[in-house]
Amino acid sequence: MRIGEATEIPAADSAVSQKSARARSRAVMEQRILAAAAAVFSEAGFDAATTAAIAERAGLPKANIHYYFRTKELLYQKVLADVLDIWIEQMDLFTTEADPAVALRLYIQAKVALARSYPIESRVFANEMLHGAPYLGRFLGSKLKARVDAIATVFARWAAQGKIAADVDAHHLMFTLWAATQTYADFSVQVGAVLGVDALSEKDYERAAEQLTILVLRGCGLDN
Amino acid sequence: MRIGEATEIPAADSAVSQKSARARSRAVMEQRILAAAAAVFSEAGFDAATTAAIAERAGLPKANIHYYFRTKELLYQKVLADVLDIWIEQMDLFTTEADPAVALRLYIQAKVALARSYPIESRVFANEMLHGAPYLGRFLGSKLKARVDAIATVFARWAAQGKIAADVDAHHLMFTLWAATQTYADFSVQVGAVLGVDALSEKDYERAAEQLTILVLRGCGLDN
DNA sequence: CCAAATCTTGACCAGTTGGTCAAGGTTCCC
DNA sequence: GGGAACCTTGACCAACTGGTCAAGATTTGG
Repeated sequence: MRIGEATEIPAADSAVSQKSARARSRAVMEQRILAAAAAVFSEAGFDAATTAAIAERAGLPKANIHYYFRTKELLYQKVLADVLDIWIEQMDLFTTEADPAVALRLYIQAKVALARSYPIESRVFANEMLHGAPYLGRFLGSKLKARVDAIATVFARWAAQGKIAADVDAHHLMFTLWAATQTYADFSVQVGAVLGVDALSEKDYERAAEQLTILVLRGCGLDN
Repeated sequence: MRIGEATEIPAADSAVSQKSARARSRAVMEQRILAAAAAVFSEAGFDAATTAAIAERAGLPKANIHYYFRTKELLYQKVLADVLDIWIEQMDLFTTEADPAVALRLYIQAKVALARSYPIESRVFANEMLHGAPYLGRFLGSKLKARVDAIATVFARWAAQGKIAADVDAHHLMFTLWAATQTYADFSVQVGAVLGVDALSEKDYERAAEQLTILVLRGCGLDN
């Protein structure tokens, strides 16, 4: 605390947190470490990431990292869990009642926005997949599969109602949507280099979403 | 050499190789090491890959790896160069004279076939991109950019001739094609898990290519 | 005010890393 | 046949790895 600064009154700051000052401080530290860890894991992958690098990024001694997260593996799992929350989010746009064109447009926009706002998280996820999903394997075959199967059912109903082209396989469409949107985060170096820019701008992401929307909507027979 | 085996006559085996037996043997060894290295790099990425793992995979002592390739970095660069050759290959399908629908169909088929036949190479490439393309950065901004710009010119001519939808941006279309096809190699765990299979079969790849072709051709206004 | 609980951190450890080296084996060419 | 060039490999090394630990600093609740 800086000299002359007023002593904080723990109970004063209302419903924001019922926790003690200690618990709050712990939460802050954990968050700080998790952010640093996500950055390092995204750049290096689990194996190549070093706890020393994470510590430096967090501005803490290495031993302190291990105080809050006993092992590198545990830290990685926490990071992955957070990443997953972000990843799944907007899959409930696809309901039978929804308009296919609207749902697809919104989903693509949301996914591209994610690639722009959370490139680190996207890359952590990509690294995990690329290395055979040793920690997310379970999730993929259970929760994610269930989600996509449900979406496929919705697509089947849409097709039966003539709302969407019947020859589009929802599973493969999702694979394409995931890949096409995440490439703007995971392979942003490649995209930037081919576009001839140092870093992707807001305009670039907007155009990416717009272009993918055009391709997919028309591809699904949704251009009227 | 095994006992009783006839002495080889170097000059005898014609145009296949002008090289001496030594040079040939060296080439074989290098190839063996490169294959092992590609496998290890694809699974671990550059930093996490160990020369010991490469040596074991190649069935050689570690010191022998370093005899043929002085450093891990040099070995990685050779692997990358080979990967790149495979990666660029079929981009010359897009010529003004070609039929857009045929070119796109063939390109997608070729790219999916690549994902199936060369998943290791695809993953090495993906790892390199994901980690910011420290070694391929140059290539991306020069050779690859030039190739894609050329393709964009072809697309513009096609559009001017009314052969393809004018609102499709060739650059972003290529990003989508690359991402959508490579996902069947790089993220095959995810694809497999969602499809509910242990490993992707030939049928799965065929369906992937077919589905992507449907989406893209219709998306480009090429369904007659 | 103080003892218990919690947090911080430099020093340390065994195992692994990429890379070296020298001694010996093999192949080549004259 | 023999010397030179090339190949093979176990032993070795300094640097770094994830993780531990104990001693001290700080905060907490009574």
